[in-house]
Amino acid sequence: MSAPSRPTRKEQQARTREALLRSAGRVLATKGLAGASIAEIVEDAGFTKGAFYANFASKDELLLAVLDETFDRAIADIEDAAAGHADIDDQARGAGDAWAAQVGQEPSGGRLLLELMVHATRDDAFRDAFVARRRDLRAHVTAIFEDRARDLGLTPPFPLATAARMTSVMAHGVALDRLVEPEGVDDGFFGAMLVTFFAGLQAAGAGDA
Amino acid sequence: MSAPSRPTRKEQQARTREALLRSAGRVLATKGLAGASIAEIVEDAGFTKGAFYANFASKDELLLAVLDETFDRAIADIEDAAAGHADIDDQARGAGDAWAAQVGQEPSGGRLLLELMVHATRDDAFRDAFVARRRDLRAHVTAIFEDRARDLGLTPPFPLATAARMTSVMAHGVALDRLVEPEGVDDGFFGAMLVTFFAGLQAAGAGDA
DNA sequence: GATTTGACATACCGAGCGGTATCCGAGTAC
DNA sequence: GTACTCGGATACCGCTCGGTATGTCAAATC
Repeated sequence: MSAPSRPTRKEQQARTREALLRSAGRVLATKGLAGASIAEIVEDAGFTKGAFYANFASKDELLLAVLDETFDRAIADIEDAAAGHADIDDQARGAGDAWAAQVGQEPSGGRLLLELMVHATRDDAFRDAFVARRRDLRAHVTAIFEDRARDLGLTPPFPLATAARMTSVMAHGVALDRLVEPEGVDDGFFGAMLVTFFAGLQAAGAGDA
Repeated sequence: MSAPSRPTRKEQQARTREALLRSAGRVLATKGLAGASIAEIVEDAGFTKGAFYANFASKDELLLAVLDETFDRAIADIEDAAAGHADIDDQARGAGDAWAAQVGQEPSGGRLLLELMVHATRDDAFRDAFVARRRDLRAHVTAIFEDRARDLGLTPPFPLATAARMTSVMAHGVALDRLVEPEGVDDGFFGAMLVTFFAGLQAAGAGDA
């Protein structure tokens, strides 16, 4: 038992902060960024505004903290998905399924990411933070693609960093579409999309040059 | 000159309504749906709240009107883009360029569509209207795809309605990405993406069955 | 065990929101 | 020309928002 029966003040505050962050993710995903009031977030967590402003300087700072948490999780997921499979089609389908699973069911998944993205569209400081995090994530994906291309001896028609961005674009598009019309996007949708895209990449890479 | 020197009251009101709709599109695209106040919209149009509520019952009704205008324009654009080219690659690139042009520069383009989409995610009545409009638009695209597939003798690995949804997903993803990080998505990006995707579709359709 | 600290609760603030009630004055009908 | 209609302007309402000032009480410090 590493946890003592009586938590110190620092430990207690850390728990409060985490609870607020969890509730923030939930409420932001449900009500949207503008619709999520601090009052509702703290109520969901079982605290009051005093607790919030003891842990965050402003709503903006909360959003940055949520952003960090979200991307840390996403990068971990990407690496897990990449490690699993050997065949490129399996990998694509696996990545698609993983994304669908993450984004699919609970509101916290794709909706939160979408809200953050939309906010990045309007707030410059937040945008910078968002873009930097995304660059990291994309670098991981690009490295995976380059490994695969080397294995297969392909010469793709455009840089694989571009291909990585395309898959990211597709992922976000799927997430958005699924939120608007969940019944129109079944479980294999994104996987099939990725498989088709990679087939096109292979065809172009094997065909010319 | 069909317009008389002295417009009737009905004509005058129609102009006011159109001006409000234009301003609504601008402000919604800039500030987002929750951030766009009616006060700001009417100010942009050079009117007051009295004029607004003489033309729209509520903010919700305004949003539905903006939705209608947006999709009417989008369907017209799709048909124009499809009519232009013969070769499938040219058509893909043309569609990509057209989308990039529509969505690219002015704020009104992709940002407004994104805001409407996000709102559809949360408001059920609006979602129904949005999804219905989208179904129409997708039916147009599906019909175009089926013509092409017949010409090329392809048997695609999944229904072309699904392929149409995939391209729509890509388009929305590109629009979203471009808003977040405009410098990362150059003019040919979406075209190249579509070309690759269609190449994959052709490879899968020619390869088996 | 008295004093200090600080995490959280409570009460409150000004600003801005969507929406309404009322007024005004020009276009319309007779 | 007079009476009426009605699109738009003005003033206002109740409410919620993000944020702050202050109170409170247990943990930390000595």
